[in-house]
Amino acid sequence: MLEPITPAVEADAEKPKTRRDAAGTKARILAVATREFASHGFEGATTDDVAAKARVNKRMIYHYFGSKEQLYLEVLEQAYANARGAEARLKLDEADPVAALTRLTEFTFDSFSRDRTFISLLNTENRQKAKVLKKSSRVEDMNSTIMASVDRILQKGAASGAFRKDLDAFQLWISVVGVSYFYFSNIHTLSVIGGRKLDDPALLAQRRRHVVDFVLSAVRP
Amino acid sequence: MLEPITPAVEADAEKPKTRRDAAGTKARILAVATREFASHGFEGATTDDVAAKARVNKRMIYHYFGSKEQLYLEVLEQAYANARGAEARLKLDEADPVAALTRLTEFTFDSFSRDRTFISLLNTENRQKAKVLKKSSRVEDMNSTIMASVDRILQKGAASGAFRKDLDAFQLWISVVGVSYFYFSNIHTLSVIGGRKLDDPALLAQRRRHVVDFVLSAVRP
DNA sequence: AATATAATTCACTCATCAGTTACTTAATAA
DNA sequence: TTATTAAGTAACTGATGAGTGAATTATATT
Repeated sequence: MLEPITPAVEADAEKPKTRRDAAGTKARILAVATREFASHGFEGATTDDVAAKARVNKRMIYHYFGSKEQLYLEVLEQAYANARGAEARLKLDEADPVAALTRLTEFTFDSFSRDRTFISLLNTENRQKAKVLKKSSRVEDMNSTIMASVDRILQKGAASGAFRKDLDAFQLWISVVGVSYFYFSNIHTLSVIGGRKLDDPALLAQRRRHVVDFVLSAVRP
Repeated sequence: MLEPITPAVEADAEKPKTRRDAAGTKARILAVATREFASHGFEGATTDDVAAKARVNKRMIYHYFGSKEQLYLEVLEQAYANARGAEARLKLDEADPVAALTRLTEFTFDSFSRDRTFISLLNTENRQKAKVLKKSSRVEDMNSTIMASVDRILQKGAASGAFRKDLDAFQLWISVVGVSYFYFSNIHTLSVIGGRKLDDPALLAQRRRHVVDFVLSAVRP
């Protein structure tokens, strides 16, 4: 029990034990922190766990981010930046209004379906009344782009007679997101209450069809 | 500084200092715990705070509930029971299908508008993959009533020609709840991003109109 | 009045957690 | 080569948090 451990295997091909990699370390912390904050919320996530899972000394978190709250803010900013980036790649302006609205609705559904991390972070942030997001300088104009797109789609649709004319872009956008968001945000409790697994592929496909159909039906004149 | 405190005022009309009130104590703990879990999440809420704010010795929490998790489960069960109770009082079967669906949609919106506690609890529970709700024995059939109501509304509407005939009750119900839920669940982040306070009475009224209009438009044939 | 039971209090433990002090070592530039 | 800077480590602190042991006291029952 008390014999010294013989360093048999570890002695081979020893590169400098600790290669330094500032960017990599910071990125790894951020990636792990995103998972941890999403899974456990701000209060439930611990810097000790983040450090361990990122295979990094805890001190590094404070070296690169200063505090748990600042780390959380950067996680949130990155999540928003990702979402905005994906939206920007959507090219909603080229298609005809019905196709564009369809594409936006499907895109929203598919994004949430693929990864619920952003939903979890948003829920945590809203529980805290967005007190951290309010401190962000990078998040000001994050909505204007998509909002403007929706507005243009609605105008084209109203002009061509494809859509009714009294639609508000902001209200519609919230509804488009909402019908997908609620399904995925509450997928676990809904599954328990409803007695069926809502992440079953067949049910997901049914929901996707319903969501698109629901939105398109609502906007027709 | 070190003189004994003179018990001047407190000496008058002294009823037995600690009146015992099992039901009251338990109810107070539950009420405070509901607020605390909603505000801070399961991990963020503390039994010390619950005890202090309920003006109760911490030991009482363990006396009546056994553990923090069990307390949280009872909070959740009570919240579900309340929601179900309110739904049951709705009497959706008497009105004509359009009126009934309108009433359900408005009721859902108004419930969330009045109090977002239930939303917060649901979000916390979903972050934990409903692991606590799964342990509940009281929650099994909680959905069947409202689900059956929606189904009957849809059948009447389809028969009378007021609604399209291919609607699924479960999918529709999720959409009806979703368009209100997302607005209130994310009211703080949406307010920051959108640059306007979504809990402003004028905006609330606008949202309410939109939601009802959106749902009714979606179901017409 | 004596007894049993349940409500309540006090003082404690042990673990964990955010953040820090003080150091070591690799990479880089002079 | 050496000095400087930045990356990384180890070991700690002080606070707080969930949960408990053991007593005390109010109330109901006999």
